[in-house]
Amino acid sequence: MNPDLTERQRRILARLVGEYIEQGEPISSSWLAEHSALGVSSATVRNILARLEEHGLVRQPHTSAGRVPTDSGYRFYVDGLLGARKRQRLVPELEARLRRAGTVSDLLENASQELSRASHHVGFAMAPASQTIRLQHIDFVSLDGRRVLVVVVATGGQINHKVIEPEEEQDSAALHEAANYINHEFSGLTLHEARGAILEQLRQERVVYDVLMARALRLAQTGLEDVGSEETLHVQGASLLLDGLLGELADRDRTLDTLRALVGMIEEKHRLIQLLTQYLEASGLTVVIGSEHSHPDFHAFSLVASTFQDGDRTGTIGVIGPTRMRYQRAIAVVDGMSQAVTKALEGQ
Amino acid sequence: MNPDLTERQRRILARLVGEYIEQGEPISSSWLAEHSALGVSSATVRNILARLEEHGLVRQPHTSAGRVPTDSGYRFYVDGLLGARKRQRLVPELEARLRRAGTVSDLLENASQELSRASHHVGFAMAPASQTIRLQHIDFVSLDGRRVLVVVVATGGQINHKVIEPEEEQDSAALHEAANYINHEFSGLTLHEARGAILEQLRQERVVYDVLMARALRLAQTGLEDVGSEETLHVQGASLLLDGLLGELADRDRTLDTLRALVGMIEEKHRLIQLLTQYLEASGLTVVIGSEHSHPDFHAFSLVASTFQDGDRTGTIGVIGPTRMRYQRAIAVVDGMSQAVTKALEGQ
DNA sequence: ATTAGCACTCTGAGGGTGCGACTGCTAACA
DNA sequence: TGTTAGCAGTCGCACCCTCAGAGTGCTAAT
Repeated sequence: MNPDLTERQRRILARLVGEYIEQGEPISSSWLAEHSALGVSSATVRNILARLEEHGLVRQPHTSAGRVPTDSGYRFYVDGLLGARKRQRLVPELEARLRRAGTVSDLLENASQELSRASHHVGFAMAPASQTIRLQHIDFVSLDGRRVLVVVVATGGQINHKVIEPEEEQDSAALHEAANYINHEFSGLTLHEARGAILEQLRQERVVYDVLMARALRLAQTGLEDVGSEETLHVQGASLLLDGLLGELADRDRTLDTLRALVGMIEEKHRLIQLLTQYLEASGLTVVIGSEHSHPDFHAFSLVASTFQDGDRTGTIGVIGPTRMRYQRAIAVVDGMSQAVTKALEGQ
Repeated sequence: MNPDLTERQRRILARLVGEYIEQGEPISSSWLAEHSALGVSSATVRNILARLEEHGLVRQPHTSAGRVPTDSGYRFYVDGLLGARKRQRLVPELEARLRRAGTVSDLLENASQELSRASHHVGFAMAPASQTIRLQHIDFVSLDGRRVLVVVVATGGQINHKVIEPEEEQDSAALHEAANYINHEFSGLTLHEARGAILEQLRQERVVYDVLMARALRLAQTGLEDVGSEETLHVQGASLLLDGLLGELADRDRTLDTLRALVGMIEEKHRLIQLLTQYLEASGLTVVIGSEHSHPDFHAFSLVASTFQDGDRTGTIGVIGPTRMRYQRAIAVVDGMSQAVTKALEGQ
């Protein structure tokens, strides 16, 4: 990306972005001349900055101000960071801490919490739906009236439950038997396979003669509908979003709107899930900066995400913060955490 | 409360508070003189306002501004509203809608959603811990290694699950038998009673000879620890809190801090639960206004809450918004909803 | 007790000024 | 040809002043 920059231009840009991220104020040519270790005067730096501005990498908030990175400028900076990523030393420690979690859900909750804490931004962790999640155990519990509670336990300690209302009334013993039958016949299959197999059996003629079996199959069919199709998303640190406001209170109208949109997204997780799913395909670490987002509500924010593996399932973890984010730190944290999560899941 | 006000003073105050809630701007003496239907001049109103100010019911943001209610002023207004509460007509409709929910958890989720939508503030619904929640069904599922997933179904479709790691390894069949035994012996008891009974049995001598039973009891003991002690809280509409900001952007330093505190609370629900539990004792509808809150973070917000009954359990629903809130509407919504929730739960 | 009238206070918008921060450009220089 | 010192120019911002408008408190008359 942007290979048509001289070495000197690169160095000035990197220094500018790095410093702006720290200070949050426009960087002047004289400051860069003093601190860039290039031994050139501010006038020279001004020339360089003019070129960078032509390339759309930096801009001036107003005529007599220093330069500020554009989203493209951040992109350049981040690409530089991604190229020279460091060894992660804290992975084993993180992994050990994550390993204490009982279910996958607990583990991801911890991970998102840790991401938020370490990055000072919003941390999230998503265990995506998977065709390959397996049915481990099913249970039917009679509630009052005809209503039946279905509890589905899937691999990784993932639990779903829902209430169904079958045609006929079911007593406890019958439900128990039905669960036994289903567990015996279908556990170990993926949810997808199990649904298929159940439909298949229902179509066979034997069902007509075996009332018990028919009942079990129908319960299971209703009970397994939809289960496992929703991703689960853990989000932590939403209150930290407000800190971004303090800094950027200048153009508050736009910021406040996007902020509200973001808080809304965090509340209604399914919208956020939809958005994150886009980036799942990109393997490894992904950084999406401001206007690179397809959704306008995200133009004021950046996303640092990475995938993790749980057997053949792929999930996503990451961090959401303002475009003026400490990318270096965020990338290190997300990278380390994704490795730690993958390893912790291997052990389970 | 404040019975030492003349009728005229009351009417002026009520008009002032009502109008300020609508407009959000200080109310002048001349406006009140024109709209209070008392047939007095603005000078007279000014005298009255001076008295009200002595009582601490209204205040002036600055010398040449109109009056604004203080928290005490809101209190007076709200007490008036509470005295003359209206019949609720929409209860049956709400009730019917709530009844469609499967579990109690779903129902409360719907209720909090509806509260937020109708009041335009943050809506919440809390099913508190209870000594009287009953064990309906327990299940042990073997995960990899020694780890065992315990699923506890309690009355009202409330589900808890946790992973435990017993001393000895357990195979599937043994777990199954253990669950059967526990279900047979202890289901129907409250969680509290069940825990007691299990401890009692463990102390008896028979246990020494009956390995199966001992195992079952130990699993259940570990599995039931803590279960049902946490309240569950549903919160909806956090993004609406930001709207309060737009209006009160003036004293943004304080507001922003409290806002952050509030968003944090909504994220870390246990802190909010702690706070709400205080108000549980107050039977019926409770309104807590700004500085009446014991926690300073809440001084900028008001709470309208009411309890509902689920058999002998008591839960709380309500609304959180700025002190300048449409109390009339909020009270009606919360009142109606609490009745609807109680009725919907009776039907289950 | 009420009210008209008036002096007073305070806010907030509008406008002018000067300072400081940077830049872009130019001309001299290596 | 690239670099730099110097300088003029631009802009934001803090500051000051002013003035109209809004609303009050007080007083004297009814």
